[in-house]
Amino acid sequence: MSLSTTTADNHPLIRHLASVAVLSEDEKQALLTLPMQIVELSKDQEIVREGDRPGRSCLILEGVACTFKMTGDGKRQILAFNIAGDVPDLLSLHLKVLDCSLGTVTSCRVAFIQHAAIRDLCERYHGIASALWRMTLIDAAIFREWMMNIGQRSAFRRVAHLLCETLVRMKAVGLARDYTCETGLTQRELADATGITGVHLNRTLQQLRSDGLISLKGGTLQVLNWQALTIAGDFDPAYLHLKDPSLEPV
Amino acid sequence: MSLSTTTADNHPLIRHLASVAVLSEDEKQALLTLPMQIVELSKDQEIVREGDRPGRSCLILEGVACTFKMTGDGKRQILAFNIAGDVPDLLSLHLKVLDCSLGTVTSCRVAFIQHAAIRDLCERYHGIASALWRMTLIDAAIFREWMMNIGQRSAFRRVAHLLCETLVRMKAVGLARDYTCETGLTQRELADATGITGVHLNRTLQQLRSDGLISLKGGTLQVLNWQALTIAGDFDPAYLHLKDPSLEPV
DNA sequence: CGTTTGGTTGAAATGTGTCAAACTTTGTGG
DNA sequence: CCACAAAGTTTGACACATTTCAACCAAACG
Repeated sequence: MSLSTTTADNHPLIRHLASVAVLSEDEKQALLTLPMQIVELSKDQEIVREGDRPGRSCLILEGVACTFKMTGDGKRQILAFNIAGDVPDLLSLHLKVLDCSLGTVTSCRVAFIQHAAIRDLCERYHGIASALWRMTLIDAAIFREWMMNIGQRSAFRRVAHLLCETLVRMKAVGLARDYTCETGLTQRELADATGITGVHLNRTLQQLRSDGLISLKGGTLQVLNWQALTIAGDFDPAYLHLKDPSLEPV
Repeated sequence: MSLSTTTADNHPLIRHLASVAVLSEDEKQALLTLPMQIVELSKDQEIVREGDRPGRSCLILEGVACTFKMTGDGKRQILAFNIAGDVPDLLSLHLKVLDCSLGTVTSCRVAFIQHAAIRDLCERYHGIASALWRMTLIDAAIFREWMMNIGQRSAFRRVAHLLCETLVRMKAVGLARDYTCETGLTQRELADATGITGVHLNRTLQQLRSDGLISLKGGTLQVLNWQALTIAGDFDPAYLHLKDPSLEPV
């Protein structure tokens, strides 16, 4: 019963795919045979950069990464936080040159998978192709929700919404217990993801804390009042398209 | 030589797909055989709504539509403008319940295509499946760029960026001549797409006009100084992943 | 321990939002 | 084809959320 046994059900990718689609046992076993190069990365490392033409994709096994873009005058917009089971640059399978960058937020264990291997698997297992499709489309759905978040909601609601989403997504892959999860995010990163200033994010967090909604210290998020937080954040998890909504808190 | 002859090269969908991927003659012909129900819609009509579970997708043939979401307190974020050749809800092929709505901006001619017909075509023509994939991924790339636009750029740059994108996309499907295109967009819609207020958008447009960058009247956009506009908007068309960059103005 | 990184605070500046009215254009029925 | 209504645009004055700048503090770290 070693800690490192890789059975289908504790493999991050399988866990993630299973949370958004149905996979047969065959397909799960096939996924386990994917050849991958495992790499340990420290925090704040670039994995791929806008403009690259990678021949492989990156699966996050452990830790938190983020997808981001920089404006011409050096401001960073974080487009997504990527957690265990995510393949943030799966799109490079069809779009040769990347239009955004990917980097670690915390130290990470990642697996690089050659495009050829993914293509091969997709041809042999239609269900896997379909699940990967779904995963990509859900990523896009999350982009849309973030756009609305950033474009239309106040800083207070924006931050509340992001925290709701983070908890639900981490819970869906088994990274949250009760209402607590280790996000590893700094205030700077939360700010760049919500499109507000670091200073203002700090003040917004203080309000969330003093309203008794959350506790957040050293990257560890604890939601103290889930229902109130969802209301504050105007949060409805439908856009996450989870197969089993009971994975959500409450 | 009737106006309504539908040969492969003036069909909006084929034109769009051909602008982002390579299609064989066979594949173009196959696309022409897709059974579709053509419908004329007046402006400001809802096509599908968030929460729907459609069994078909909607191809825009003529006119402008938009994808959008509403916040809990009734504010609208426009997520994308959809022009001839777009299939904004293609995602419903894999994601049963829609997480955003689709409506017309101007009067439109649209074609509804049953999911079964699309699936069938994709199985028989791998290149079509691949082109549709690419189209969807490019839509997501545009979402990402919009996120950065809304989250990190000033109102002035945001609007300039959106106008640049609009011109390039319309040009790519043959809807712009020189530096002019019929967008049919009102100021309200530009405002909801950039996440600023209608009043402020109006003032921003005035600045763009007085700087000699654009002329915009009754939905008709004319770019007077393309290079200056791209600089103002921090615009780099790489994210549009056009097959043939020479389609861009300049 | 000193150094770095991340978090917190205050005061002042400002870009954008709000509200309300006027103006202009477009569309339409008489 | 006029006249009216509706839709869209423009203006002004003011409010306010968020940014900016700069300093300080606390925790993590080698």
